Amino acid sequence: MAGGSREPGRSVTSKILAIFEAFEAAPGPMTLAEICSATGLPTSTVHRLLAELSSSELLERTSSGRYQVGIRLWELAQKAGRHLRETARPWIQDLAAVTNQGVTITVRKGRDSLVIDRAHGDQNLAVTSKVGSRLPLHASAAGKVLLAFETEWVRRNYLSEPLRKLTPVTHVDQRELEEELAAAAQDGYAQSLQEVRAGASAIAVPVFHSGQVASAICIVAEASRVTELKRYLPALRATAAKIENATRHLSRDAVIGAEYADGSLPQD
Amino acid sequence: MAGGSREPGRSVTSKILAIFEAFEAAPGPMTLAEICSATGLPTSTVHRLLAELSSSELLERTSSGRYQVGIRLWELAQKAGRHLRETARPWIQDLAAVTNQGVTITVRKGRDSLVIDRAHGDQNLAVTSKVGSRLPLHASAAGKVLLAFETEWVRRNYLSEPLRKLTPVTHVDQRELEEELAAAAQDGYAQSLQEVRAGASAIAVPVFHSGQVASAICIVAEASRVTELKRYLPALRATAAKIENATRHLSRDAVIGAEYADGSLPQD
DNA sequence: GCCCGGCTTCCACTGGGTGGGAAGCAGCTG
DNA sequence: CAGCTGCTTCCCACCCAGTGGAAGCCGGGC
Repeated sequence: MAGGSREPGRSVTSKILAIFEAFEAAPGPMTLAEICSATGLPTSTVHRLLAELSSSELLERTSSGRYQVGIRLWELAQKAGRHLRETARPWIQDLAAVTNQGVTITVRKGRDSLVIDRAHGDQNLAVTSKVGSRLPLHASAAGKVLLAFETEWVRRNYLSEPLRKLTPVTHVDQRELEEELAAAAQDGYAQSLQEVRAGASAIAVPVFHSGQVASAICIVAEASRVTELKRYLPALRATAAKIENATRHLSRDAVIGAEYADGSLPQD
Repeated sequence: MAGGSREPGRSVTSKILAIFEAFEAAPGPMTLAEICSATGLPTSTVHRLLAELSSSELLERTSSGRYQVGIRLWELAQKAGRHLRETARPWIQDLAAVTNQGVTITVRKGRDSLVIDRAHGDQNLAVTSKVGSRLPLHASAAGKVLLAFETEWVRRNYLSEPLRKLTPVTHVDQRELEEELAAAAQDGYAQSLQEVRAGASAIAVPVFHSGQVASAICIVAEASRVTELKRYLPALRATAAKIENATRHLSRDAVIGAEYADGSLPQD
């Protein structure tokens, strides 16, 4: 029988989530055994859940019998954040074409900035973060902008915890960052000179909605000097204004993640 | 007590899926009561599941207390089909910029074509299908291509069932379509002249991977004459070749949906 | 204030979920 | 090619997580 040593308190929902999170961390398709060890769930349980998820196409099986995230899940998820993404996309693409650089649009999600779309200039894809990737707020240009224009206590809260050094030049000193963010709020832009990845620098400006920062748009380039990045400011600002204008008619909830509603900063 | 009249045989997984599918059909955020009537599940059950899904951010609550699909679900789903989407994107965008028309890339999913990415030319977004939208294979240009280059029995199977007329000019006669698809296979492209939406026409070519159709790329324009659409053929073909080349190193499972693996055509 | 519709909480019951084990299977290896 | 090994699939008795009816709660309209 089963119950004897089973750890109680894990809902089915949490198990399903654990499985999907296992896929998020994995580099490619996974075998049953790999999923088991990643989630810590017993084989037969995982097997049954995988079979159920596969039958509804939330997962797919590769020809070798491994499992991978299914396109059906992608379909269901398309609704999330669609308004902002689709409204902003044309402007992002224009900006990428005009500047011939990589452009991203990001939102704040807890203590990270989350890339929700990007466009390329020519072929310089390598430096631009992928869609869906997360970066700590203090390292990326977009993150700094999102933080700089947040409410005082969100910013305080964020800076009070230890900050990770992604590269040798990532700013992690609290006092220094406070000043940098104050300057960013003043000037209306922030930059990150190789603070995320060596060789990649970026400049970002905020996009507002109903009086709050909703997102940030960011140009990523291989340039290493501020003066070069600053050239892009007028184009960036013009694009931000266009996006603000295009999203004005959208509801606040469609543009600003629901977590923002009460100003909370949930920890992961 | 509970069990008395409860309908057995519904797993938790199926209930969660039902909830997400309710969101897919809805135009915007939903209230608890709306989700209940959409799914047919009892209020308290839905309430508990929603609370659980919201706590893991798979769903979000709007400021008015309604529920909507959360960005976390979108994040988890980003992995699905990422390789094809991200590899193809630059070429799609270039094609859109060069032709100044809307461009989509689609894959076959059961009896539908599914738009997995798009790019715009100038501002003509209205005519191009949204990312994530499905269209029957016989109506869209991309669908015709996907069908024309499929194996004989998949095509037969598809044509044997009744076909829906999306507009007055949608081709639905089996014999006629068979000939049209044969011609498409011969010529290497297919078109749809206002067969999906009045005023929108399109031309599409296949993208192959390991000897099979993997996807189709499609130019959507307001043009209504074939000759105009045909102008885009060289550019389309060049783009398809570039994508084929860029995806060559990818595994078959990353490019072709797993359902293709055994050639099956699952019904919804 | 009172009513009404929808949201939230409560709680006893029970069947879907569970997971150890055993049988199947594919891919090596000597 | 038999024997082995690691993974997947199937089985089934047990029992707790999930269930859902009903009762409380909250807010907004009249």
